[in-house]
Amino acid sequence: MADYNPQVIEKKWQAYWEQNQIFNAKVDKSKPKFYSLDMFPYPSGAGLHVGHPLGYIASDIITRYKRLQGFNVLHPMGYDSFGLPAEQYAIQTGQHPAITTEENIKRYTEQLKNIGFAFDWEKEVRTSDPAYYRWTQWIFMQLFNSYYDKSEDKAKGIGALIEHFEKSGNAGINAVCDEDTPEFNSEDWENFSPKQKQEILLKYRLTFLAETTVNWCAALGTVLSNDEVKDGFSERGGHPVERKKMMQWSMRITAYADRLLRGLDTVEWTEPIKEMQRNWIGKSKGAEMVFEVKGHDKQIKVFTTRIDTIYGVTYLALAPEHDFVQDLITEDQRKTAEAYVEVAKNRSERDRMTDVKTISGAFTGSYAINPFNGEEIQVWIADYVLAGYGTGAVMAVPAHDERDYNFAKHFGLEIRQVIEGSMEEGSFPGKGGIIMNSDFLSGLEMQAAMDKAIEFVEARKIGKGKIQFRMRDAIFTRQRYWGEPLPVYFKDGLPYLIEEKDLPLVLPEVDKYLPTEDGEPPLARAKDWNYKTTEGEFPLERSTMPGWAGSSWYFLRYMDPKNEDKFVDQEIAKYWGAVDLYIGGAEHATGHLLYSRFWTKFLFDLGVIDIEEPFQKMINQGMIQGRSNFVYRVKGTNKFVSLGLKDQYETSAMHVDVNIVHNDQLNLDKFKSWRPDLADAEFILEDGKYHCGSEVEKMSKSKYNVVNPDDIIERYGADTLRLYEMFLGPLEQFKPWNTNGIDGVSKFLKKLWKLYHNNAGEVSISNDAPSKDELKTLHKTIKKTEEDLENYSFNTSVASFMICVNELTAIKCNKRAILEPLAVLVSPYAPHIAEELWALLGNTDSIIKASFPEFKEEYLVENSHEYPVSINGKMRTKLSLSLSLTKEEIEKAALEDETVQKWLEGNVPKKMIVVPGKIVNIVI
RNA sequence: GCCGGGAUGGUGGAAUUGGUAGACACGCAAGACUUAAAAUCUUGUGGCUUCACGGCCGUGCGGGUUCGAUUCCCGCUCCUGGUACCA
Repeated sequence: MADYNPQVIEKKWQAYWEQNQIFNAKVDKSKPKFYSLDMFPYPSGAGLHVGHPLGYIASDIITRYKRLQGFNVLHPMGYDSFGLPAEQYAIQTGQHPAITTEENIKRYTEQLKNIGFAFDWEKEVRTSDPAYYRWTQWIFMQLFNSYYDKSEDKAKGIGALIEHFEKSGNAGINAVCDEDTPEFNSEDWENFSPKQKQEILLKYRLTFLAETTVNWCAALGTVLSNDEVKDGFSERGGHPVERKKMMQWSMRITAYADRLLRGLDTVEWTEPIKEMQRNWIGKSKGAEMVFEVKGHDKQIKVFTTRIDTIYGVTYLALAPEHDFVQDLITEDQRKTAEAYVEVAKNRSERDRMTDVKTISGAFTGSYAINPFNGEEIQVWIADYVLAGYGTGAVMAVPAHDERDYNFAKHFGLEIRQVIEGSMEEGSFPGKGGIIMNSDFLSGLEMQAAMDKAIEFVEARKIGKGKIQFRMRDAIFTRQRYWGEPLPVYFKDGLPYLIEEKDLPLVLPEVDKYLPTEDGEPPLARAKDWNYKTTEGEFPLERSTMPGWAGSSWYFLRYMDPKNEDKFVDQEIAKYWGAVDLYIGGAEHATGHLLYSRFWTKFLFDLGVIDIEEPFQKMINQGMIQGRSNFVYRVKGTNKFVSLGLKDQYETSAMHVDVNIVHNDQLNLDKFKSWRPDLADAEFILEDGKYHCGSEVEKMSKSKYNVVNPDDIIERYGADTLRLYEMFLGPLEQFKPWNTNGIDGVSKFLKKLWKLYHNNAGEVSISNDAPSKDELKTLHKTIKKTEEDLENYSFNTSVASFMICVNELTAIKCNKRAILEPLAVLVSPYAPHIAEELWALLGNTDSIIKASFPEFKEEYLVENSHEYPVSINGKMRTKLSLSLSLTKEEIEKAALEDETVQKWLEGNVPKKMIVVPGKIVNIVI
């Protein structure tokens, strides 16, 4: 073989890897393990574009490197194959989403294989496969059968709870449950009907059915979770979303709030992602206390983080949705207050969000009593108070809270300062200040005042210290077809689990994928969607699970994907443990990454796995943006003018397919055949070339800027694609895709190839001992590659390969002792060419079985250094000096230098800084 | 508003703890090879200035610390991601 021919060698090695099962991972306790995971893709109909494989290439390089270091590597790939696009397509065409999904997966797999990833395809999972989702359903059943014991701070089987109820009711049980759970004793429990018992238990189960205010998206016909809604519109499709009360399954993720928070300290993720999760969980310490209402037997419960400012409270504010609102409105206020509630309630979430500046509210006419000083304060309704957070009521302290301040100003309510400081600039939080005007709290600092105030309310049994979380329980149902059915049936309106032996509960056939006429989810269309028990037939749940169900535990299934008896074998799970490196986008920060941590902790509590955190180390790759090209049509003609000349004409810009543009130069022939109307296009060129304009936009079909990896591979080869994606810049950075530099890495591979061949194109390797220079070049590169891989700095190691090959080419090196380790060094990045060169060197086994070359410092030891000599910090000359010189000797040599003499002009330097082995700086 | 990330030649980017700013590539220019083109190779390439040696300026902007700052500190501008009345 003469020339480097990527098309031939890449196919050859891909086939070799597959046939020889090179990447098949098996438990091997004699080797250290390394579990590398990529966020698995949703197989969309559009196929892969060049942005998708970016993270996969990075993780592939790491796993190949780890293999060379002797690790036993698990590096799987699979598909998150339930999802909206396939279902929308099914609604439009009537084709079963499973068919579309299957086709898309086939295409994705083909594309991924083309890039030469070292995936263990034996381990592939698909969330929409019944063999997979039977275990998703199984985990759901475990959640249903569990409650959260706060004393032990872990989930436990519901059986233990029932036992406790039988013994002593729910007194003394420290478990997470619904707010409205009644108190009962053992006798009550005994007397409850089975139905009542179920109702009670549902208030404790980790997954439960309850009426919740949900984000309802009418266009998609389903509810969405908070992280699927952006600014009042659905993230997918951008349809309007409204708030609606519905019966939904929820996951009691809030039970894990504190552990999810604490666990963040044990994982190596980037700080921004951890911070996002912390904010999302939103832990705040404060107190809960009640205010009596004058003339009512009602008590308004508020949550506050600043009970130290209790003497500054001048009014209470209730959310418009608060249960007491109707009762507290007095006759004389009825008209205005009710009108306000009506408006406020109907304002959509979106209106409230876009219009946060407008202050609105209404006085109820009722008065509450501040238990600290017996003062009567007005009770207002205000839409700045959210029904869903805390108690839906706040004690307003206008002097020390900005929103309360603005509200008080607007309605002319009293503002009473209780912390020392200046009110000139409006309210101030005054954290750490001294309390004033506050009776027995005056003179204290914030924390001391809070402690004392909490003592006060606790002594009177009107409140207590409390920790509040912002995070809500996660809604777990979608009114869609293409998702996991819930293993639940209904008897007397109450949910029961189907039996484990009946798993998987397979998605039924339906005639249409739309909701029914009366708004029931698509599964209501299925015939016989019932569960048969000895007592009869009962209807099955018609909603399905949300997209995040399957992805919350997939990393476990990869370890043991074909296991029919368990979701994963415990011994195998123990061996692979947590994911050592997780690569994916940052967009899952508060969704997937939180939910899978939750399920992992739950499974840990269950005792079926040994890890509490699924993803030990994570890096987030930056998205690849599109880079569009433009041509400029002279108005009213079929003439196109090059970018530099377009201002001389009246033109309109037109997107042009980036695939017929190279280095921003338009391929005229391809342009003419691009569309029929362009066949007779004329051009006004610059230097015989047509230069296109460019802009960074989202990668999308309509902008003609989608680049398919297959096209790049066809033209340059997969190794070039891999190298180029890495060479583009740091992995985490967002960057537009443009092919302008790709020739550089392609040339590099050709040069690399040539090192192993003579001018006649024959393999030519010398077995002579390498020279000092050759060894230096090699070891410099080993060192740099190793460091870069440890830091995930892939772009710089590609540059160091280029330097290495340039240097070896310059000295015409063809020594085996250099070229053999070089092939290994390059192999994680460009595995195909490396395998081929490895074989040409006479090796018979895959290069993956080789060892990463050992770096030897001795080859880099220098005995002289080229000192930059600076005058006043500016480099003026260089001086090559022996490294054995002392400071004084260096100083002397520098002063003798001609250039230095010139700058000194005969004067004595004010100061001299000499850092041996680094620099010389002379201050004059 | 709040919390992150960022800004370096015509372009992508490099500079490990403060120590030669612009590595490596692309592009461009000139040259070699060729009938020609492509490919390949060689040389040059931050700006201004100078015949040249050299000099001045230069890492978003304005200050500061330091012998020395892309790097550290203070104050701003712009871009970008997250979040949004969370009591």
